Amino acid sequence: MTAPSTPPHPPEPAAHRYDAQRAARIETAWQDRWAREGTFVTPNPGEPNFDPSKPKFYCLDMFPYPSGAGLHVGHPEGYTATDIICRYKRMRGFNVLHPMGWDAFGLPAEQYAIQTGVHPAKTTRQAIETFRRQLQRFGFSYDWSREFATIDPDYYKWTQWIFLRLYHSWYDRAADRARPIADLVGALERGDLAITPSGDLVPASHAPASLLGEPVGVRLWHELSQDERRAFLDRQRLAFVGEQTVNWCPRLGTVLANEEVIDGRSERGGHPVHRRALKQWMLRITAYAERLARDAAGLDWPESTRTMQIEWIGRSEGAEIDFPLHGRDGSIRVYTTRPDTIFGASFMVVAPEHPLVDEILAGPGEADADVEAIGRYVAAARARADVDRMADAKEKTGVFSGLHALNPATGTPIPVWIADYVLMGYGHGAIMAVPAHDERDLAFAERFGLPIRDVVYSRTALAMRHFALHAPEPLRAEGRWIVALADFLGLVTTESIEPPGFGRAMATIASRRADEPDPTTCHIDPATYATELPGAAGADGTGGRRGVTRLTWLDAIETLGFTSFDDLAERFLAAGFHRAAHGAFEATGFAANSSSDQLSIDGLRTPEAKEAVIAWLERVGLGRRRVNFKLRDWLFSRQRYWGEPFPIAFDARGHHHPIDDAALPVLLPDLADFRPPESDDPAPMLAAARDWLHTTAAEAPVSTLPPESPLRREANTMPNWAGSCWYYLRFCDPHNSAAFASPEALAYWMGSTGIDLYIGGSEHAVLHLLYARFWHKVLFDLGLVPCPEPAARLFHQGMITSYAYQRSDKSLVPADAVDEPSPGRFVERATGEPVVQTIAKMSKTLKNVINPDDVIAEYGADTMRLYEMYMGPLDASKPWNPRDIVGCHRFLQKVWRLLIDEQTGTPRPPASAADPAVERALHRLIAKVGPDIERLAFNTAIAAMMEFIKTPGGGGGGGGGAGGAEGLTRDQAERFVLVLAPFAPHLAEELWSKLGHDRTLAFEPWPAFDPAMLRESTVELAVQVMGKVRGHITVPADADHASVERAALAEPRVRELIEGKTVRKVVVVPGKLVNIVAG
RNA sequence: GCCGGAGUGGCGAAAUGGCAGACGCGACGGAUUCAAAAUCCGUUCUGGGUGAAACCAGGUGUGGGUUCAAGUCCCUCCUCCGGCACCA
Repeated sequence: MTAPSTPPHPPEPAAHRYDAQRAARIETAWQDRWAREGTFVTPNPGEPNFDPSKPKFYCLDMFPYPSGAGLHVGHPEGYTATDIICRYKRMRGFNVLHPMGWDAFGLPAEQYAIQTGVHPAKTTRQAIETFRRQLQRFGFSYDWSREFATIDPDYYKWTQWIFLRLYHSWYDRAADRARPIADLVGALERGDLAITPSGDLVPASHAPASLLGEPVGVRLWHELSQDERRAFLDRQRLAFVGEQTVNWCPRLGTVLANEEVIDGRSERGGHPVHRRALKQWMLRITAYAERLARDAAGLDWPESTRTMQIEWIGRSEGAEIDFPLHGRDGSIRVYTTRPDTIFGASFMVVAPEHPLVDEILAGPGEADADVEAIGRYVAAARARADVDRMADAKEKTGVFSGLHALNPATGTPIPVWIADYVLMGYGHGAIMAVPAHDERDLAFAERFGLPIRDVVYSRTALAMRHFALHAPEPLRAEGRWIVALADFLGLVTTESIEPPGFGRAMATIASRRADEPDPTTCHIDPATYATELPGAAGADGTGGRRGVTRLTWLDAIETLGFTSFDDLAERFLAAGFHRAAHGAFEATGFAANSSSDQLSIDGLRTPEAKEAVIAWLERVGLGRRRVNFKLRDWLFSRQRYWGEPFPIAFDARGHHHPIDDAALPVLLPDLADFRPPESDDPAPMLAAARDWLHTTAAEAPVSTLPPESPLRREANTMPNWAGSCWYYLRFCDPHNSAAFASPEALAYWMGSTGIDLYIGGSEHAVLHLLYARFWHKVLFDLGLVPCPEPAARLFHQGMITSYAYQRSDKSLVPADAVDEPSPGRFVERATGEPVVQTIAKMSKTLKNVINPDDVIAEYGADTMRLYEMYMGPLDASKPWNPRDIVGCHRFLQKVWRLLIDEQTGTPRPPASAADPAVERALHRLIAKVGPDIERLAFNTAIAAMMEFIKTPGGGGGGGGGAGGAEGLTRDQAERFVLVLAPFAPHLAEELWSKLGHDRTLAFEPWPAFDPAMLRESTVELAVQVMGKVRGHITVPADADHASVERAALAEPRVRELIEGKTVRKVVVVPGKLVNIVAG
């Protein structure tokens, strides 16, 4: 430090420069002040300071799971976006609800506890502290007074309470909504409803006709025993106990997700995993399948997310059909979307898990069943997880069951096979196989030599068949038939002749002389006949010589490979066209080969054929129309410690009872050891808390039972999703102890459309967002929330990636071990070997993780916020480039220098008169930034601000160290600061205060702009000749079409180019350009 | 395999069918400075052309199409990213 010999330094030229240290001082000071003054504490309706005249804006971030690793640069991306919107909306006069909390139950904390023995509550609380500290350093305008975590007993009390609402509700199909189960009991007691033997509810007034024409055992409530009543009601509940097959790993003592099981062994440790059926709580989300799919279509959500949800729900329309077993009692029920192909069902396939398979294995065995082979196949198939079964789906496997079923349409016995390409989880775990019209069935049929029959043809194929079966003798002649067929197909397609007209068309062809050219010759679009006849030449569009129909069809016929007329006829007679031509025909068309003495659908189009088959099935009682969904009920039990306990206890007979509402929450018992015990039997973790587990009706309490009744608590816990399903509701009224939120708070903040803007990652596109919608709809049905959907507008921020470096052998080099000796060339420091720069997710192993704390230390929070928003479009994934941040920091420095004297730290003297150019630029800026914020286009808003600050003091070269504050008046400076405020709130507050204001700018009105100021008196237009810019003209902004045209044509360069040409057309686009078409 | 999304300078990117590359980074040149940092100014798609300009030609993954006009709309193919995967 001491250097007496050096000459004295001149005074530090910029004692008051905006740098990281100053940014840190400004930022923490303002954060303290906002906290101290409660600037962003938002009152609820009815509370002091609440202004009911303002509209509301509820803006929510997906709350984070606070991991021990702390905040990641991905987190603040979405949070900065919502913060900008919220600050903007406050300035636009909205009451803004902008809360933050913690999704804190979950596996990582539990696994950490297993390793270290530290209680998850402790590690989770520490992680929350870290997260809160890190978030607050960004200066986000959250109302921290509303903060909570899902692990707070005061919160999960209400999670349990909502679970009990599901438990106490049923889905009323007639009303198409959930209702309290007490209503159902009432209706049953009054005798309004009765119960069919299959457990369905029907109005007692009209007992339904039997499916099989036999009398039906519809029963009334009073005819049921206590146990029957209980069993019936339990089957109706939205929360019910069901049996699910799970992956149980005895060694780890836990259930594993499919993705954690690899080749029948656990991913962690490689221990054996068994498929075990387990009784668990399920939530009946399937009851809402229709509404969840329908309502998804109307939301302002990303198209991709809506599509994913709709496909996940997977609605399909079809029929449920019973195939009676041949030679024994019983039937196999299948679901099909193509009942019209029933005549082509030449075998059946049941899943290895199908109940019938157990019967076969248990029974004496059918005459031709190889029970041993079946046993082996089934055991092998069941051991494999669904994922693995699907992985090698190409090669079909299966085994004959020894049984036959009767195809109800043809009356023919067809074999029943067992194969794992049929899944128990969808439909009824059994299919009717129609190999001519389903690729999978075809592959299976070919593998095992099963019959394949066409029952649907495209119109062209049908015409071909008509020709094969009905062509008059002369047309069949060697040498003639191909041309005749080509002409016939040409005529049918070009004239769009429907099947009833085939006879007449044939007569037309037959009446021609053999050598006569085809009079229908005309253009044919290859795509048209490609869709009509897949597999034909030209189906890919290449062979379609535009032009001659006959040639086209000759090509097509040749590709199909018929060698003679007899060959053609034979293929159709054997109903084997599709297989020979191109594999399974899965499209719609016309039914064929589909007649019996009971039913004929030949010639019907697919939709009508479906209707006819369904009508017939319903008439004879062998099937019915059915809408099916891929969506399955939600498995809601976890054999974990760190989750919400269920408010349920079981009595000695195993019947479940709800804990009294008034006694909630059921607290999570303390455990000392979080290691799951090794066990062959799946056992939930909480069973280890023996004192807690065993209780009585008085203690639990369950007031519907005698007080001394012994009870065993439900020892499973709820899944991670439970807490995140409704947190947005609690934020409306987080400290309410009488309700999960007051109706008034919900009515105000949720309104009729819910959250106004919800931002979070697209990885939650299906599960969280679908589960939350489901809970919301249940609460809506029960009258507990005012709107049918949780969020009107949803947006997914993109992922922030980072650079990673690959050696030539593709192995990865940590980012901090790489040098860039020259631009674009990267070498590994240790070896000097060149490496390739790639873009990858941030991960510890790549050592390319950016820590927000470090970035803030280097540049300040305002700079980091600005950079994250400036990187690119919010929804795009984009790489973090440390080199680019400095641009945003310099921008803030320039803003500072524009208004503050760096020598003294005091405001620079403002311009005394407004420069009209600056004023116009400011209006343009205001006009751009507002709408850009509304559409979340922060990158372009920031670019506009950067552009603006170049205006004042620019032009005239007032540059140099002096900057150019003399270019801005006080009023202009203030308006600019307000525009900047949502993006860099700390700096803006500091400037605002230095400009002489003592109150926060958070509620200052957003500056207005005058549209008249956006208009220039003259505009420069580009002049194009034939679409190429050849010059520019300057015309009055309000110049009319004719004068603009005149000016353009008078432009010397234009005159030169159109010399000797005729001006055919002049296009004038006002304010943009003129295009002269000459030739 | 299927369904999404995306391919634009050296890099991040911008562009209601209307002058491609705004804005930022980097690079290069200059000013300031004893010097540096910082700051300020200028240049920066490619090729041709010029002392410098003007100007000319080409250019938004590929090939076609629609249009007075295409990064943008339509079709083909290629590549990358994300999701789903025998759903009867």
